[in-house]
Amino acid sequence: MGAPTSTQDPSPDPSPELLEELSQFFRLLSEPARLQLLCHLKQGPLDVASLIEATGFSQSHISRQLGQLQRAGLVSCRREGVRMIYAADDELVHDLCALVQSRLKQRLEAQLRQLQAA
Amino acid sequence: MGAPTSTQDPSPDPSPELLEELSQFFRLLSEPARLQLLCHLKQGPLDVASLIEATGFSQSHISRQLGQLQRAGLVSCRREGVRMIYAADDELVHDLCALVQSRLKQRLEAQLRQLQAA
DNA sequence: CTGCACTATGACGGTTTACGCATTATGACC
DNA sequence: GGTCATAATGCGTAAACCGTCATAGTGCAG
Repeated sequence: MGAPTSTQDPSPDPSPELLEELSQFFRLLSEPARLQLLCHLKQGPLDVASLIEATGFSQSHISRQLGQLQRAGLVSCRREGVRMIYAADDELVHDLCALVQSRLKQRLEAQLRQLQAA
Repeated sequence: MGAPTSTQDPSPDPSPELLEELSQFFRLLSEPARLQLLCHLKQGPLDVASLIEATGFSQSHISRQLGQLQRAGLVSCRREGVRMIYAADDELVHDLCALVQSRLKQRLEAQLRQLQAA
């Protein structure tokens, strides 16, 4: 029969697999601890001990979160003696946060105006 | 001991509240069901019955997810007789998904090249 | 007012996930 | 080899969340 995608298909029921991958990615960013780690790493590579000091979380927790971020390709690590130095590998997270942050700000301003109008 | 770094602080320990809000926003997008609803609504306003038909989810489930999206300002609803018509209110989600999708694609291509090289 | 169609909400079980404690693995130094 | 520092992994607990069933709210027709 005809071609599967006709002349134009704006959004023909997005594939469940893509939705699954997108949601998994967003889920990574849905935890303040992971965002915090990414923020600290954005300023430069750090070892786990420094991240413990910076965040106050337990060592095992940080190691786990870093593992998740690494599997997703958001951070990379290299050995340096006995230490593991982690580094943020992707600018994407920063951009995403900036976009969302500007939107949050925009919404608050709208609410403020609504209060002033009343 | 002077200034910890230089005269400017690019990211001085982001506030926990901001991290919390950002993570809550990303959490909204961390569920395939909600992304799916947003995708359907992006093509045009729909009532709940149509979303049930389109997604196959239960009525209560859809109503809950729409409630969450509405509280976050991602969708709005208006009455039309006995029906509630929901509409996607924000282009941001589409942009975010596009960014993440292009990154996923990029990663897959890199993996493919690595396999071909071996 | 009564019944009917559509949607929102309370209550509940099942699953996932965060987070810390204890243990183990890995590399540097004696 | 032994010991210490650093990081990763099992295990357990507690909380959060998804998804469904049953129920309550809301507007329209007769």
